[in-house]
Amino acid sequence: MGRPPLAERSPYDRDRVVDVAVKVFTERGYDGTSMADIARALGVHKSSIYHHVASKEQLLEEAVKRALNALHGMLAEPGATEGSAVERLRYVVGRTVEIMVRQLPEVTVLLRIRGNTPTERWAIARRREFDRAVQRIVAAAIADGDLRSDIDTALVTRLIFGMSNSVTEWYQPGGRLSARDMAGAIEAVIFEGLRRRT
Amino acid sequence: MGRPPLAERSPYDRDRVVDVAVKVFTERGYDGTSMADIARALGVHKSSIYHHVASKEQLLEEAVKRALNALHGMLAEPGATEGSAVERLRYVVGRTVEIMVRQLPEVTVLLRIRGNTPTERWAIARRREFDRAVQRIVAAAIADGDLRSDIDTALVTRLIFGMSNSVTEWYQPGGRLSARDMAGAIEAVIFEGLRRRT
DNA sequence: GTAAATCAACCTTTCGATCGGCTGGCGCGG
DNA sequence: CCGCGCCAGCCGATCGAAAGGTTGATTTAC
Repeated sequence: MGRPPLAERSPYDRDRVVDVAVKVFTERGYDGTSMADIARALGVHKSSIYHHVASKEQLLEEAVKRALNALHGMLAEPGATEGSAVERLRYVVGRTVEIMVRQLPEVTVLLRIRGNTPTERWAIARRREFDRAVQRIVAAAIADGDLRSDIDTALVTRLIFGMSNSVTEWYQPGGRLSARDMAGAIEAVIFEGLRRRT
Repeated sequence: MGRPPLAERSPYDRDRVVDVAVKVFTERGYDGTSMADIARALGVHKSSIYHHVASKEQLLEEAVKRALNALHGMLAEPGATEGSAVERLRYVVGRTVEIMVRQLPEVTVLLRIRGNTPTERWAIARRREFDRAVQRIVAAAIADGDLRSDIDTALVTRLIFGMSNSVTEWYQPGGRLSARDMAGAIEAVIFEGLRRRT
């Protein structure tokens, strides 16, 4: 009658609960996900989730913090702070794709939040900081004469992220494409374009 | 005591209700939007909405149909069916941006759908048809030797849409950028890339 | 015994949706 | 050109279901 021994059940800790919750968020959307959905995915009763986190919103908070920490941390790496602006930009784009692949669900959730709750608004604000930091690199690269100057800096930044962030909408972890392949392709298209060089 | 004369109230019809609902969907997300939210935006009681539509999901259906009709209709235009593959691709990209700007909220809602309801799954299926049609054009352009051949056809298509679809995430109708400016910039980056031509 | 992890039952609020009734403009018969 | 019935449009109250969350008991490991 008793439940199986603990060693076989491998009980959840907070991080593993968040792991599962984030994945469900990416499938159903945050607002479209109920605590019952998460409980089902965990194979656990709804109330058990509250032993690990205080609220549904806290699950979201943990998720976006993971993504934001990874992205902001990357901006502090030598490759993003040293060298010419174009080189830094190329590094940031490549590393962004790597981070998206490694932490796909977390970044996906981050990119989809709408600002309905305080946590979401905070995350959006921190995401804007990231965008602005990259925009400064873009501006420097244009000033250096390494990037075309006929398009607005902000627009260029948005197009770069538009392309690279789209990874979260179609990348499948088990697929043929490696993170390095994709990063290479994205860098190539962004900098060289699709037209065949003659 | 009586309500104001009808002429001053300009009563809603189904289309105008959908107009408002779609806009709220883009702000809060479909699942994050309650019928009460829509009613508030309409300045009308919640129950009054059901005089115009049968359900919340029908509001979504009307929205995505608008977007899908516009996009699929565009694929039938001469510019998308006649001429070389690269020319057709360029036309499709430019017109897609135009449609996104003209019907921003509808397309935004379409692009954010997660597949939680039958209507959403139907819309996703029709969107896939659109993607495949464009992918055929991309494949033809590569075969013609007009686009670089070192990147997978499907990946190229996704990157193109990744960049152009990102318009829905940052474009503001009142902004400085015209649809034509943006379409031009996006085409330029996609085909020529960001690197300064020497 | 104590703390971690879970369950089962229950709470309150909010959700989408329904119902019956009210009102004012319009079409139609006389 | 008058009057009256119809109906589009809306309101307020209400419904059952589902939402997020709480509580207290139970089991296992240490």
